[in-house]
Amino acid sequence: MIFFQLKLRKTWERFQLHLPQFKTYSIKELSIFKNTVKFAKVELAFFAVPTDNFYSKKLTMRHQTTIKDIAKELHISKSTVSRVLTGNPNVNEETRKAVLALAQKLDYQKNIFARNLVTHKTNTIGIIVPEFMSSYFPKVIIGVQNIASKAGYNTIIAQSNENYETEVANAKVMMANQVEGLIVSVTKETNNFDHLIAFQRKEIPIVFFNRICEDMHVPKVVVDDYDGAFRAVEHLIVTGKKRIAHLAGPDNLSISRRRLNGYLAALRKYKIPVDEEIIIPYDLKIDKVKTLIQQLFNLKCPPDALFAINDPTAIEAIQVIKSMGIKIPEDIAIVGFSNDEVSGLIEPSLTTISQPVQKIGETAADLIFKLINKEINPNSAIIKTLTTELIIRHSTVR
Amino acid sequence: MIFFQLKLRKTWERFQLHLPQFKTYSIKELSIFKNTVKFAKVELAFFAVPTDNFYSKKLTMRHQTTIKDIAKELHISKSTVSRVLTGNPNVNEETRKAVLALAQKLDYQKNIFARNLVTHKTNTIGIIVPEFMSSYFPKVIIGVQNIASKAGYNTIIAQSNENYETEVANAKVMMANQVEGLIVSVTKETNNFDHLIAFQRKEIPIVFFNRICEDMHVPKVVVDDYDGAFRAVEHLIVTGKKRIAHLAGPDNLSISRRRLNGYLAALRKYKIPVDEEIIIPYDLKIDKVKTLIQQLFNLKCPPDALFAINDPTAIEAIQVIKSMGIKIPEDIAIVGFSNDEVSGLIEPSLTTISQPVQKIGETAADLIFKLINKEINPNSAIIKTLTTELIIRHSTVR
DNA sequence: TACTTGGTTGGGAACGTTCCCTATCTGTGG
DNA sequence: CCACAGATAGGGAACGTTCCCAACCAAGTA
Repeated sequence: MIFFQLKLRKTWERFQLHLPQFKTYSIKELSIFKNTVKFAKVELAFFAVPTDNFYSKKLTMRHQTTIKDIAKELHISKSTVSRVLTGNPNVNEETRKAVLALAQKLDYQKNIFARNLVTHKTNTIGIIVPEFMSSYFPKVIIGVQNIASKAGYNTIIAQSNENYETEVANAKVMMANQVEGLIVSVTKETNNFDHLIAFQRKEIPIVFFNRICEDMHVPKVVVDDYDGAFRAVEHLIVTGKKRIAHLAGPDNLSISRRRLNGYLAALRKYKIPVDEEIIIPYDLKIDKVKTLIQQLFNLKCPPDALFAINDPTAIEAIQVIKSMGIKIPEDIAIVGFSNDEVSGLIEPSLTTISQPVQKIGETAADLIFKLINKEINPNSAIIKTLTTELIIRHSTVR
Repeated sequence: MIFFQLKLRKTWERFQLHLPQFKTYSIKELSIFKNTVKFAKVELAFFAVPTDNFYSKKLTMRHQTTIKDIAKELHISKSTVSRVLTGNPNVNEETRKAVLALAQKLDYQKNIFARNLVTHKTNTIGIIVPEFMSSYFPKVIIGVQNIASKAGYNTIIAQSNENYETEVANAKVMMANQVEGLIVSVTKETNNFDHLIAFQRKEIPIVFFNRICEDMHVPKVVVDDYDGAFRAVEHLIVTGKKRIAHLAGPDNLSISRRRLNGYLAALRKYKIPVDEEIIIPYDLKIDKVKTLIQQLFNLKCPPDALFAINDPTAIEAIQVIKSMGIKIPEDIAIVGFSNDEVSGLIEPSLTTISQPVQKIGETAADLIFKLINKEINPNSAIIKTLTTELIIRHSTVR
C-alpha cells in the first residue's frame, strides 16, 4: 500500500493506492483521474504515513442546510419548500408549518448568492464617503442605514480616504456587489466621474450629497451652503468686523464655490469691498492651515475676522491663532461650517453653521429608494436643499 | 384587439390578444400561459390602450456581459474563457490576449455571486463596531481596511449603535454574506454571545477587539488597560492628589474591569485607602455624567481627582465641572482614556492614555487572515496586548 | 512504429436558488 | 356527467461561474 498526496488546485489531497507488485509503474497506472495527475504531476509527492492518520475528504466539509435537504427530509419538492420560504401563498398550511419548523431546526440560512444569481435583486445599497474621521460622514451613514434597514436593505459602506484611486476601486466593489443604488460624496481630488457614470449607464440609481458632481444629471442632496455662508459672514459684519478673510475650499468642489458665493454676496450687501488678497485658496489639507494663517497675519493690513470653509479648518485656525497670542474674538473672530462635535467643546467655542447631518443621509436614502422603485425619474436631477442654522458661540462674540 | 395587463409575480405585464368575435370567452380561451392566468386571475385587469404605447418585455433588460458572450464571440468554449479570467496558465498566449481584449471591450464584469456560489469563497471580511461617532472605531476600521485591501479582501462594515438587537441583526447579515472572517467589538449591553458563537460553529474565524467576550476561545486584540489605568492614576497620585474618584464602566465589559483593577492597583501601591463611595458605576450614557458629577461634589468629602473610563466621559465631566465654577486641575484633576481627537483641543486639554488605534485594527485584521489561512489555530485564544502611553496635558498639570 | 509527454481545448456537472408551466385532486353548478 | 374552479404540488430550466475529466494534436523518445 502506498500513500501519496497531490495538489489539486490549491489544497493537498491524500490518496492511497494498492500496488500488487514491486515494480515501476507508469503514471497512467498510478493515476486515479486520467489527466489530472498529469497536470498535478510536478506537485506529486510520495510518502508513507500510518493509515489511521488519514482523513476523509468529506469530513471537514461543513454542510450548510439547503432547500433540497428540507425537501428530501419532508418528502416534498424543493419548489414547495421555496414557495414557503419566499412567502408564496399557494401552500397548504400544514406543509408550511412543517417546512418552517424543519428550517428552524436545521438552522437553514438562505444562500443569498444563489438567490441574487437568479433574481438579480441584491437588496443592497452602497455609500461611498471620502473619510470618516470627522463626525459628519458617520452621521450621514447612520441616517442612510436608518432608512435602508426599514426598507429591508443592507448598506455597504466604503471610504475613499480622500483618494481618487481608492474611490474608483470602491466604485468597482459596489458594482461587483451589484448594489441597487449608490450614494456618493466624492473626494476633493475627483475630477473624472467615469467610475460613477458607469452606474448611470447600467441604470443603477445614484444620489450625490455634500460633495456633488454638478455635471451628472442625477438627484443631489445638499444644504444651502450659499445661504449658510451668507449668514455666517453677515453675522461677522453685524458684530462689527470690517475685513473678513476666507479660507476657500478647492475650486472643483461646488460646495466651495457655493460657500464662496455666499461670502461674496454678504460683503456686497453691506458694501464691503472684496479683497482677493484675503480670499485664500486652500486644499483642505489641515496641516497647511498654519502657514496660511501666518501668511494672513503678515499682511500689512491683516483681517479682523475669518470665515473658514469648514469646522476642522476653523478649529485648526483657532489653535494656531491662540498659539500666536492673538485674541479671539477681539483681534480676530472666527466662523466655521458644519457644527462638528468638537466645535462646542473647544476654547473659545466656535461659531458655526449647523446642518441637519443625519437628515441628509435620510433624504439621500429616500431618494435612492424612490429611484429604485421608479417613483421618480432617474435623470430628474432633483436637488434637495436642506436648511442650515447659525450657531453663535464665543469665537465671534465674547 | 383587446389589451390587458396582469400581474405576474411583482410586476404588471401587458399583453394583447386578437379576439375574432364579440362573445364571452373562457379564461382558457383568453389565457396565454395555461395556468398562470388562473393564478393571476384576481389581479387581471382589462383595459384599452393605444397600441404604440406598448413596450416590449425584453426592451428594458440591460444585459451584463458574461463569460458565455465572450466564448460565443470568439468561437471558443466558456471553459477556456474562464481559464483566462481566473489566471490558469494552461491557455495559449494568443487565446488569452484575444479573451482579455474582448473582455475589456465588452466591459466584462465578473459576477461574484455566481463565483461565490461555486467556490464558496467570498473574499470578504466583516467588522461590527458599536458606534462610529467617536474617532476610535473609524480609525480601527481604517487599520482593518488597510490590511484587508492588501490581501485582496473587501470589508463589510456594520455598526450596532450600542444596541444588542442591531448587533444580532448585523451578525446575521455578515453570515448571509458569508464573510470569511469577522472582527467584532460588542455593544455595552451584549451579554449573550450566541450570535457570535454561531460563527465559531461554522468555523468562520472571529477576532475580538476592545470590547471582547472573555468566555469565547478566540483571538483578541486589546490594549493594556490595566497598565494604562494604573499609570493614569499613578500620575494623579504623584501630582499630589489624595482622593481619586473613578467613573467606572459597566461590569459586563472586561475593559471596564481591567481599568478598574489598574485604578485599584495604583491606589494600593501608594497605600491610598479605597473608598467605594467614589467609585461610581456608570453605563456609558453620556447624559448621566452631569448627575454623577454633582453627586460626587455633594459628598461631605469630595474628590480632588477623577479618572474617567474614557475620553468622551472625561470631556463631558470637564464641561460639567467648568460650568459649576470648579477649577481644573487645582480643585479637581481629570484623566480620560483613549486620546480622542478632541482631548487636545478642549480647555483645559485633557490628560489621557493614548492607544495605537489604527494598529489595533491592523493587528485584528492580521489575525483574521492568519486564521483564514490556517496559520494559527482558531481556538488558540491568543491575546495581543498593545501598549499605551500617558499623555499629560492641562487637566492634571497647570 | 508505438508509446509518452506537453500544450491546449471542450463538454458538462455542480453550486443553491427562483419561478414557469404542468399535473393532480377535490368540489361545484348546470 | 361535464366543464370549470380552487388548492396544492412537482419537474425542470435558468442564473453565471468553476473545475473535473476527457480529448486532441504535435513533438519527442524508445
